[in-house]
Amino acid sequence: MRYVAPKGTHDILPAGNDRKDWADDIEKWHWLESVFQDLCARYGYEEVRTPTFEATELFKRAVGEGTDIVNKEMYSFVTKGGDDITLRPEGTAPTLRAYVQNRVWIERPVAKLYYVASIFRYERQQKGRYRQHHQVGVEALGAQGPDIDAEVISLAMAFFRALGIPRLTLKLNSVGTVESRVRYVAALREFAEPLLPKMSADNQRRFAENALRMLDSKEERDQELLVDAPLLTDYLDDDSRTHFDKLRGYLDAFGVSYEIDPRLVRGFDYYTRTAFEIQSPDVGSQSALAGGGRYDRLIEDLGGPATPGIGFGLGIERTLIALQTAQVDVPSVSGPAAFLCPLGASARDACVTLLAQLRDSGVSADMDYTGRKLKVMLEQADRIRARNAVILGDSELAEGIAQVRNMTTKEQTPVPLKELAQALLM
RNA sequence: GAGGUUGUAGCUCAGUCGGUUAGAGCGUCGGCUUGUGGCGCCGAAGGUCGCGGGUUCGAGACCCGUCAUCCUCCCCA
Repeated sequence: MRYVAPKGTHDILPAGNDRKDWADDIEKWHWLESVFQDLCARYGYEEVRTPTFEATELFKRAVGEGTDIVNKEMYSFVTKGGDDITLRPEGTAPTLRAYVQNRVWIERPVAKLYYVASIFRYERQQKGRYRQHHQVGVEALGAQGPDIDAEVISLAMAFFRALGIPRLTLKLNSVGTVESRVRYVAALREFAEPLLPKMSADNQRRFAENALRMLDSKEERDQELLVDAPLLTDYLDDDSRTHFDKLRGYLDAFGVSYEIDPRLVRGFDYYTRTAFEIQSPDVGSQSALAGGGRYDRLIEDLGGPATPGIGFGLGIERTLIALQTAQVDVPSVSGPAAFLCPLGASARDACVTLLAQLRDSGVSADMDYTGRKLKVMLEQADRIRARNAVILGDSELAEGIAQVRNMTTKEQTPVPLKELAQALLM
């Protein structure tokens, strides 16, 4: 094959019976996105669309210089004009940049925004992890109470529920304020330093780069060594603790179940207080379907007024894989109201005009352009899930009628051409 | 970025010890006499065996490289 989609990217195509990858059917994407859009409307979130690329500096500043995303996963390039540009590796920073630039807070003291966007990360791909993937996400800006945290989290859970995804775990943690986290990291490092020689190479690296990540090492020995490590929870400031407790109270009241995970650490530097992740066992080794948290300093860091915020990003590909694994039925899309089946050249001419008239009248319609036999045209009508086949031959033409065949009931009735649009709209 | 797996028709796969012209099912197309679908029967098309090199009288098979894929890490959605 001469040209193939670049590594870690994939095509999404019209639905087909033998599509190699279930998740690459456009029908499934339309369905998932419409469920998300409806839900956002119900919760009062409005869509934003931002550029696919931004100034590299924006992501360095927002995501953090110490993170893997910034250090090794960004698609960055210098333009002909000399600008340093990066394809967005996450959805929050561009949304907040747009919020600050356009002074959205003036008309919306609490701005509740959502997006659907492609995300780019230069990584070794595997199932559920791609170099270009897609996320839906929301950001609620300008509200600092735990009630909005509960709303954002329950929106994500409601989305998965609406899709019918089973076996989900909501992991919840509070990472406190920036100040309390600094105190905690110092304590953690103090605890871990003497144990360092016994720890894995990965954890020795983490100790230097991002000590928090030592906590979720997959090495059993690392975990044993850290059993008695200080807990982030014990270093929370009073306000953060109250915030967390109230959030838990709201989730309990909503009937949203969750697990407290004091070791949940997420990959961006900007999180404060609430951090959460929604996990599924059905996507291979990629368990996170969605992740998010609160970022009370970020808008200020990006040059805006001191404004609290919380949001999440949710992976579309991973969600589709989880749907496939769980064998969830995706509602099938209905085809056109009519598929015209002309028999003979003069009928074909008549159908071309008829088709245009039907469409002008608001009837979704298509026709056979191949001049094949009726049997084959009916098979085609069936394949595209047309609700009716409209059969037009010389005898019908002479009488000014068409045979309208209901593809489900197989009932066939003659209808005058003038009344056809009317009949098909019902 | 590290280690490993697998690449044969549009899809899922078979292909023996290295041996003639590479197969099946599904799908597609055509037919089973005039203009009636989902089933059935008959038939056809469709393959640079991922790509490049090597070994050999002979390679889909063995070796090397490369690309893609999936898996385990790293990390993340």
